[in-house]
Amino acid sequence: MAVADDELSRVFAALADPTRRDMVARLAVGDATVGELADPYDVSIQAVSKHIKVLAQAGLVTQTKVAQRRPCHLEAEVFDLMTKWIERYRQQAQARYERLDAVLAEMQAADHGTEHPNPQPQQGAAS
Amino acid sequence: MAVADDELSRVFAALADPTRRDMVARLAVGDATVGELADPYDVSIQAVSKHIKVLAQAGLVTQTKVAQRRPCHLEAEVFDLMTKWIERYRQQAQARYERLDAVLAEMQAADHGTEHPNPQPQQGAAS
DNA sequence: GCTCTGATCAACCATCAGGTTGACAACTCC
DNA sequence: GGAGTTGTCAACCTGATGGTTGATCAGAGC
Repeated sequence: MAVADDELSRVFAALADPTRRDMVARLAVGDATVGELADPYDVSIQAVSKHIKVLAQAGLVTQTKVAQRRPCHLEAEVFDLMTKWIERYRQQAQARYERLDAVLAEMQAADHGTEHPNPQPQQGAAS
Repeated sequence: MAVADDELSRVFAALADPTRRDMVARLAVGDATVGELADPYDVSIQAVSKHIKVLAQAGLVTQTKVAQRRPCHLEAEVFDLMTKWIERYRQQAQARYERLDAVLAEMQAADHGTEHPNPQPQQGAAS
Protein backbone atom coordinates (compact mmCIF):
# COMPACT_ATOMS: atom_id res chain seq x y z
CA MET A 1 0.00 0.00 0.00
CA ALA A 2 3.08 2.18 -0.28
CA VAL A 3 2.76 3.71 3.13
CA ALA A 4 5.40 6.27 4.10
CA ASP A 5 6.98 6.19 0.66
CA ASP A 6 8.50 9.65 0.60
CA GLU A 7 10.94 11.20 3.00
CA LEU A 8 8.45 13.63 4.47
CA SER A 9 6.19 10.77 5.44
CA ARG A 10 9.07 8.97 7.09
CA VAL A 11 10.08 12.06 9.05
CA PHE A 12 6.57 12.76 10.28
CA ALA A 13 6.00 9.11 11.11
CA ALA A 14 9.31 8.93 12.96
CA LEU A 15 8.37 11.89 15.13
CA ALA A 16 4.85 10.63 15.75
CA ASP A 17 6.23 8.34 18.45
CA PRO A 18 6.82 10.01 21.85
CA THR A 19 9.75 7.73 22.62
CA ARG A 20 11.49 8.71 19.41
CA ARG A 21 10.77 12.40 19.98
CA ASP A 22 12.30 11.93 23.39
CA MET A 23 15.38 10.38 21.82
CA VAL A 24 15.68 13.29 19.44
CA ALA A 25 15.51 15.62 22.43
CA ARG A 26 18.26 13.59 24.08
CA LEU A 27 20.39 13.66 20.94
CA ALA A 28 19.99 17.40 20.60
CA VAL A 29 21.97 17.63 23.82
CA GLY A 30 24.74 15.44 22.48
CA ASP A 31 25.59 12.24 20.67
CA ALA A 32 24.81 9.01 22.48
CA THR A 33 25.27 5.29 22.02
CA VAL A 34 22.34 2.91 21.66
CA GLY A 35 22.80 1.76 25.22
CA GLU A 36 22.84 5.30 26.56
CA LEU A 37 19.69 6.07 24.61
CA ALA A 38 18.02 2.91 25.88
CA ASP A 39 18.85 3.61 29.51
CA PRO A 40 15.92 5.90 30.45
CA TYR A 41 13.31 3.51 29.03
CA ASP A 42 12.26 0.18 30.37
CA VAL A 43 12.09 -1.46 26.98
CA SER A 44 14.60 -3.88 25.53
CA ILE A 45 17.66 -2.56 23.78
CA GLN A 46 16.40 -4.24 20.63
CA ALA A 47 13.31 -2.07 20.68
CA VAL A 48 15.49 1.01 21.03
CA SER A 49 17.64 -0.21 18.19
CA LYS A 50 14.51 -0.41 16.06
CA HIS A 51 13.53 3.12 17.00
CA ILE A 52 16.94 4.38 16.00
CA LYS A 53 16.61 2.56 12.71
CA VAL A 54 13.36 4.38 12.06
CA LEU A 55 14.97 7.72 12.89
CA ALA A 56 17.92 6.85 10.67
CA GLN A 57 15.68 5.91 7.74
CA ALA A 58 13.94 9.23 8.16
CA GLY A 59 17.34 10.89 7.90
CA LEU A 60 17.04 12.34 11.38
CA VAL A 61 19.91 10.36 12.82
CA THR A 62 23.21 8.98 11.56
CA GLN A 63 25.22 6.26 13.23
CA THR A 64 28.96 5.88 13.17
CA LYS A 65 30.97 2.89 14.30
CA VAL A 66 33.37 3.22 17.20
CA ALA A 67 34.60 -0.18 18.33
CA GLN A 68 31.45 -2.11 19.22
CA ARG A 69 29.54 1.10 19.93
CA ARG A 70 27.27 2.87 17.48
CA PRO A 71 27.16 6.52 18.53
CA CYS A 72 24.04 8.25 17.21
CA HIS A 73 24.15 11.76 15.86
CA LEU A 74 21.23 14.08 15.25
CA GLU A 75 20.95 15.45 11.71
CA ALA A 76 19.01 18.63 12.25
CA GLU A 77 18.87 19.57 8.58
CA VAL A 78 15.93 17.25 7.98
CA PHE A 79 13.88 19.45 10.25
CA ASP A 80 14.00 22.06 7.51
CA LEU A 81 12.08 19.75 5.23
CA MET A 82 9.21 19.69 7.69
CA THR A 83 9.41 23.35 8.55
CA LYS A 84 9.21 24.23 4.86
CA TRP A 85 6.19 22.02 4.33
CA ILE A 86 4.43 23.41 7.39
CA GLU A 87 5.25 27.03 6.61
CA ARG A 88 4.00 26.69 3.07
CA TYR A 89 0.50 25.68 4.07
CA ARG A 90 0.39 27.81 7.16
CA GLN A 91 1.10 30.88 5.11
CA GLN A 92 -1.31 29.78 2.40
CA ALA A 93 -4.05 29.37 4.98
CA GLN A 94 -3.11 32.67 6.58
CA ALA A 95 -3.33 34.46 3.24
CA ARG A 96 -6.69 32.88 2.61
CA TYR A 97 -8.03 34.08 5.93
CA GLU A 98 -6.94 37.59 5.12
CA ARG A 99 -8.56 37.35 1.71
CA LEU A 100 -11.71 35.99 3.30
CA ASP A 101 -11.75 38.83 5.77
CA ALA A 102 -11.48 41.27 2.90
CA VAL A 103 -14.35 39.56 1.07
CA LEU A 104 -16.50 39.57 4.18
CA ALA A 105 -15.81 43.24 4.76
CA GLU A 106 -16.68 43.93 1.15
CA MET A 107 -19.88 41.93 1.42
CA GLN A 108 -20.86 43.77 4.54
CA ALA A 109 -20.25 47.06 2.83
CA ALA A 110 -22.26 45.92 -0.19
CA ASP A 111 -25.12 44.68 2.00
CA HIS A 112 -25.59 48.16 3.31
CA GLY A 113 -26.30 49.28 -0.24
CA THR A 114 -28.06 46.40 -2.06
CA GLU A 115 -29.53 44.16 0.68
CA HIS A 116 -29.47 40.89 -1.33
CA PRO A 117 -31.05 38.12 0.74
CA ASN A 118 -28.90 35.02 -0.03
CA PRO A 119 -25.16 35.64 0.37
CA GLN A 120 -23.23 32.64 -1.08
CA PRO A 121 -20.75 31.34 1.50
CA GLN A 122 -18.09 30.85 -1.19
CA GLN A 123 -16.37 27.63 -0.16
CA GLY A 124 -13.50 26.12 -2.10
CA ALA A 125 -13.81 28.97 -4.55
CA ALA A 126 -10.55 30.60 -3.61
CA SER A 127 -8.28 28.83 -6.09
CA MET B 1 0.37 0.52 24.06
CA ALA B 2 -0.86 4.11 24.35
CA VAL B 3 0.26 5.11 20.88
CA ALA B 4 -0.28 8.75 19.90
CA ASP B 5 -1.44 9.75 23.35
CA ASP B 6 -0.54 13.42 23.28
CA GLU B 7 -1.53 16.06 20.78
CA LEU B 8 1.90 16.37 19.24
CA SER B 9 1.93 12.67 18.48
CA ARG B 10 -1.49 12.89 16.90
CA VAL B 11 -0.46 15.84 14.74
CA PHE B 12 2.73 14.18 13.52
CA ALA B 13 0.93 10.89 12.95
CA ALA B 14 -1.84 12.63 11.04
CA LEU B 15 0.67 14.28 8.71
CA ALA B 16 2.67 11.09 8.24
CA ASP B 17 0.14 9.97 5.64
CA PRO B 18 0.64 11.43 2.15
CA THR B 19 -3.10 11.38 1.44
CA ARG B 20 -3.80 13.40 4.56
CA ARG B 21 -0.99 15.85 3.80
CA ASP B 22 -2.53 16.22 0.38
CA MET B 23 -5.87 16.99 1.96
CA VAL B 24 -4.27 19.60 4.18
CA ALA B 25 -2.75 21.14 1.06
CA ARG B 26 -6.18 21.16 -0.53
CA LEU B 27 -7.77 22.71 2.54
CA ALA B 28 -5.13 25.42 2.67
CA VAL B 29 -6.61 26.64 -0.61
CA GLY B 30 -10.12 26.70 0.75
CA ASP B 31 -12.72 24.82 2.76
CA ALA B 32 -14.14 21.70 1.16
CA THR B 33 -16.80 19.11 1.80
CA VAL B 34 -15.95 15.47 2.36
CA GLY B 35 -17.09 14.63 -1.15
CA GLU B 36 -14.95 17.34 -2.68
CA LEU B 37 -11.96 16.12 -0.72
CA ALA B 38 -12.62 12.54 -1.77
CA ASP B 39 -12.90 13.40 -5.46
CA PRO B 40 -9.19 13.31 -6.44
CA TYR B 41 -8.59 9.92 -4.83
CA ASP B 42 -9.87 6.56 -5.95
CA VAL B 43 -10.71 5.39 -2.46
CA SER B 44 -14.15 5.16 -0.97
CA ILE B 45 -15.71 8.20 0.64
CA GLN B 46 -15.74 6.28 3.91
CA ALA B 47 -11.97 6.04 3.82
CA VAL B 48 -11.73 9.79 3.25
CA SER B 49 -14.15 10.34 6.09
CA LYS B 50 -11.82 8.36 8.31
CA HIS B 51 -8.84 10.43 7.22
CA ILE B 52 -10.71 13.59 8.07
CA LYS B 53 -11.54 12.15 11.46
CA VAL B 54 -7.84 11.61 12.09
CA LEU B 55 -7.05 15.17 11.04
CA ALA B 56 -9.86 16.45 13.24
CA GLN B 57 -8.65 14.50 16.26
CA ALA B 58 -5.22 16.02 15.71
CA GLY B 59 -6.88 19.42 15.79
CA LEU B 60 -5.79 20.18 12.24
CA VAL B 61 -9.30 20.32 10.84
CA THR B 62 -12.71 21.34 12.09
CA GLN B 63 -16.00 20.36 10.53
CA THR B 64 -19.16 22.43 10.49
CA LYS B 65 -22.62 21.31 9.46
CA VAL B 66 -24.29 22.90 6.47
CA ALA B 67 -27.43 20.97 5.51
CA GLN B 68 -26.20 17.42 4.89
CA ARG B 69 -22.71 18.63 4.01
CA ARG B 70 -19.79 18.73 6.43
CA PRO B 71 -17.43 21.43 5.15
CA CYS B 72 -13.90 20.93 6.46
CA HIS B 73 -11.81 23.85 7.61
CA LEU B 74 -8.06 23.89 8.18
CA GLU B 75 -6.95 25.01 11.63
CA ALA B 76 -3.48 26.35 10.98
CA GLU B 77 -2.75 27.18 14.60
CA VAL B 78 -1.84 23.58 15.39
CA PHE B 79 1.09 23.93 13.02
CA ASP B 80 2.66 26.21 15.60
CA LEU B 81 2.80 23.33 18.05
CA MET B 82 4.99 21.38 15.64
CA THR B 83 7.06 24.35 14.61
CA LYS B 84 7.81 25.13 18.24
CA TRP B 85 8.89 21.58 18.96
CA ILE B 86 11.06 21.42 15.88
CA GLU B 87 12.65 24.81 16.40
CA ARG B 88 13.51 24.00 19.97
CA TYR B 89 15.65 21.02 19.10
CA ARG B 90 16.96 22.42 15.88
CA GLN B 91 18.34 25.40 17.74
CA GLN B 92 19.63 23.22 20.53
CA ALA B 93 21.49 21.07 18.03
CA GLN B 94 22.73 24.14 16.22
CA ALA B 95 24.10 25.62 19.43
CA ARG B 96 25.81 22.33 20.18
CA TYR B 97 27.50 22.27 16.81
CA GLU B 98 28.82 25.73 17.38
CA ARG B 99 30.06 24.76 20.81
CA LEU B 100 31.66 21.64 19.32
CA ASP B 101 33.35 23.73 16.67
CA ALA B 102 34.76 25.95 19.35
CA VAL B 103 36.04 22.94 21.29
CA LEU B 104 37.61 21.45 18.20
CA ALA B 105 39.29 24.72 17.39
CA GLU B 106 40.55 24.92 20.93
CA MET B 107 41.86 21.36 20.78
CA GLN B 108 43.61 22.03 17.53
CA ALA B 109 45.23 25.08 19.00
CA ALA B 110 46.28 23.06 22.05
CA ASP B 111 47.65 20.24 19.87
CA HIS B 112 50.09 22.62 18.33
CA GLY B 113 51.56 23.12 21.78
CA THR B 114 51.28 19.74 23.56
CA GLU B 115 50.96 17.08 20.80
CA HIS B 116 48.99 14.50 22.84
CA PRO B 117 48.33 11.41 20.69
CA ASN B 118 44.78 10.32 21.67
CA PRO B 119 42.22 13.14 21.43
CA GLN B 120 38.96 12.06 23.18
CA PRO B 121 36.02 12.65 20.83
CA GLN B 122 33.87 13.94 23.76
CA GLN B 123 30.44 12.50 23.00
CA GLY B 124 27.39 13.10 25.16
CA ALA B 125 29.52 15.33 27.33
CA ALA B 126 27.88 18.53 26.26
CA SER B 127 25.09 18.64 28.85
C1' DG C 1 -44.47 11.25 2.17
C1' DC C 2 -40.79 9.39 -0.75
C1' DT C 3 -36.54 9.46 -2.86
C1' DC C 4 -31.95 11.09 -3.58
C1' DT C 5 -27.65 12.85 -1.69
C1' DG C 6 -23.93 13.49 1.63
C1' DA C 7 -21.72 11.63 5.27
C1' DT C 8 -20.97 8.59 9.23
C1' DC C 9 -21.09 4.12 11.72
C1' DA C 10 -20.11 -0.84 12.14
C1' DA C 11 -18.03 -5.00 10.94
C1' DC C 12 -14.52 -7.06 8.69
C1' DC C 13 -9.82 -7.88 6.47
C1' DA C 14 -4.82 -7.21 5.42
C1' DT C 15 -0.85 -4.86 6.59
C1' DC C 16 2.10 -2.23 9.58
C1' DA C 17 4.30 -0.91 13.94
C1' DG C 18 6.13 -1.61 18.42
C1' DG C 19 7.21 -4.86 21.62
C1' DT C 20 9.32 -9.36 23.08
C1' DT C 21 12.91 -13.29 23.15
C1' DG C 22 16.76 -15.87 21.16
C1' DA C 23 20.72 -16.10 18.17
C1' DC C 24 24.61 -14.05 16.48
C1' DA C 25 28.15 -10.72 14.90
C1' DA C 26 31.89 -7.63 16.07
C1' DC C 27 34.92 -5.88 19.11
C1' DT C 28 37.66 -5.47 23.71
C1' DC C 29 40.10 -7.31 27.40
C1' DC C 30 42.05 -10.96 30.13
C1' DG D 1 41.81 -18.10 22.36
C1' DG D 2 37.87 -17.43 25.47
C1' DA D 3 34.74 -14.50 28.08
C1' DG D 4 32.26 -10.19 28.38
C1' DT D 5 30.15 -6.09 26.03
C1' DT D 6 27.47 -3.74 22.48
C1' DG D 7 24.38 -3.87 19.06
C1' DT D 8 21.75 -5.97 15.14
C1' DC D 9 18.92 -9.56 12.91
C1' DA D 10 15.06 -12.81 12.75
C1' DA D 11 10.86 -14.73 14.23
C1' DC D 12 6.92 -14.02 16.61
C1' DC D 13 2.79 -11.71 19.00
C1' DT D 14 -0.51 -8.00 19.56
C1' DG D 15 -2.79 -3.69 18.78
C1' DA D 16 -3.39 0.08 15.49
C1' DT D 17 -4.22 1.64 10.81
C1' DG D 18 -6.12 2.00 6.21
C1' DG D 19 -8.99 -0.03 3.26
C1' DT D 20 -13.44 -2.34 1.94
C1' DT D 21 -18.74 -3.11 1.92
C1' DG D 22 -23.39 -2.63 3.90
C1' DA D 23 -26.49 -0.16 6.85
C1' DT D 24 -28.09 4.00 8.61
C1' DC D 25 -28.90 8.86 9.61
C1' DA D 26 -30.03 13.71 8.33
C1' DG D 27 -31.55 17.06 4.97
C1' DA D 28 -33.08 18.66 0.32
C1' DG D 29 -36.30 18.49 -3.20
C1' DC D 30 -39.90 16.59 -5.82
